[in-house]
Amino acid sequence: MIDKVTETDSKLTLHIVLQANLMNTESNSLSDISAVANLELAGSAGSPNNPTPAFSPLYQQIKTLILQSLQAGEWKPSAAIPSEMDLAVRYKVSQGTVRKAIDELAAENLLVRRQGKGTFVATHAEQQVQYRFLRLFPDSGDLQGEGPAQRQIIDCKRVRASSDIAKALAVRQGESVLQVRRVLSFASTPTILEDLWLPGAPFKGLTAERLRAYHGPMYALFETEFGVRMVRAEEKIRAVLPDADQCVLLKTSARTPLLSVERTAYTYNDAPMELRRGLYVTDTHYYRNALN
Amino acid sequence: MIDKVTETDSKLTLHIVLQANLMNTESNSLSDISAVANLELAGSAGSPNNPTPAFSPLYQQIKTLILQSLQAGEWKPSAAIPSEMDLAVRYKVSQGTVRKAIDELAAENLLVRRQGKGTFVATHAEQQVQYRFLRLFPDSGDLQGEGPAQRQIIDCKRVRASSDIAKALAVRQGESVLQVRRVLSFASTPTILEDLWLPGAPFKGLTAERLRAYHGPMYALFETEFGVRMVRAEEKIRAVLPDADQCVLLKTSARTPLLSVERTAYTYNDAPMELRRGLYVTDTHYYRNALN
DNA sequence: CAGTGGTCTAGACCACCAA
DNA sequence: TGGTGGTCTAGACCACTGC
Repeated sequence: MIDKVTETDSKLTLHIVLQANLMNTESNSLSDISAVANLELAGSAGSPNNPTPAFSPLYQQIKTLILQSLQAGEWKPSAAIPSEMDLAVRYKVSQGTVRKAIDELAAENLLVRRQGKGTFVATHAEQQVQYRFLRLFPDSGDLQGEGPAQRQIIDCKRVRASSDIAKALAVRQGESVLQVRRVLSFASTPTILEDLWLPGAPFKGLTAERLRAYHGPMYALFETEFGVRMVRAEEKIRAVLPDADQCVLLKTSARTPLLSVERTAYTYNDAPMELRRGLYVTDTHYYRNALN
Repeated sequence: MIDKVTETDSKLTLHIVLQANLMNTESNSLSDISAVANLELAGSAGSPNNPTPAFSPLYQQIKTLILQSLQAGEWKPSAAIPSEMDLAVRYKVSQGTVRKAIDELAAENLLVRRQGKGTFVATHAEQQVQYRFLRLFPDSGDLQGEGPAQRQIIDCKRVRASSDIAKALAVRQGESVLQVRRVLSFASTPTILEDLWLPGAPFKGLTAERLRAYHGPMYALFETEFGVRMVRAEEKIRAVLPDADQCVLLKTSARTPLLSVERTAYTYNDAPMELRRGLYVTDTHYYRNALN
């Protein structure tokens, strides 16, 4: 009765367990199911060529299932997911197990819990801080904006991926990608110059006009218009000097050192969906980082 | 019987609850205590002049108590704290409540859980990565060290705190502070120049000789020799050009932009204990940051 | 083998929110 | 008032470690 699952899915051990739970509609004493399932899992079940069967607790499996629903778009950004009780019934586990799965997803900023209201799919729009991934702050005060940033789209064109761009975006070299250049200004002072590259397929139809027309974070546009959710990112930071073009756009001198911030942003499953090279003017702003 | 506590402590509601628990040595049915306590807490107890009684769940109170024991040195760095069961008995709560308190402390890197062994006080020594707060990595590969860093203590002297140093360390201006300058080299290439300031009182007796004699992270020395544990830090990053002295020490040109990393490190209770100004050479290394 | 942290459950009650 | 997430408990069993 579980043939279909074990045949089509690579993570068979996990799904065997869950299917076992799902099959047992009412017959057994439910409290014993998970114990049996874990034995199966740690023991002989699963692929015999794997020396470490990679024991995975139930809540991790639930987490994976929720993640799949998120990725498949079953629940849209900013919408509420089913309540813990509903999910517990659906997955045939206790509420506490669902809770632990959701706890981890909330810690990873994929879900947002709101007491009394429900659990919601995180989004880059409607966020308290305008730019979730931007770490640049003004020297005076910790307000993210001295007023909102002024955005200026310089360019948006299709180009063929160079080898490093292709590698960063996990596409083939020479494949068509989108290249965008923009400037962010604070208090009318150009402060950030960004070049960014996006894989062509998911962002088909993106133009400078649409970028200019949209008000709000660019990642919010990616979510709502293209269904691409940036989930996490990594940045590599260096100190550099600008070239001639960059000087003009940032209205700065060629001898002013700038922060080079190269960001790779990922969607679900660690799939890279954006490469962004930023130049930050750091005479009136600084890059803030918290170490724990 | 709880007068002493309510008089001397500002967070009275919290301690009333805990005292109530601690007083109840054996008499009542223990399972009802916490429920009662929470009613007291959310209801009329506590300070009447506080409009929002600041409801604090039990596990947060336990967390605070554990934190106090850590701060008081009841459990030394790298030593094991009592088991969850022992703590549950001690605080008269369930194991699950202690567990949740420890979970949060582990998430903040104050404790480290090791299955089958126990829960241990986190330390800067004996860590997998040599430097817990250092975010600089070589371009090639993700090995933190191309071999370990070579450390060179340039200077260690007492100075009077300037206004900005005093402010950062929360001491009075003109008060005596320690100033250290050192260079870190990777593969014989000077890469990091650091100036750091420490409050005089906690670090009385620190000399260049002791710094040179100690092998291992400086924060580990602070822990073992001075009982000061750095718990978290914040960094402000800019791009700058070096001055003449810095050029010499880093063997770089005055036109090479460098990363300026100003770090404030905190011990318990958000008390600042170190100000560190670093200059990073970023032609063969980069500063890495993860955004979630 | 005993002791530790890790998982899972079931049930109770609380705080918060919206209708 | 009902539904949601948040807290707390008690008890069972599992995985890991070291004697």
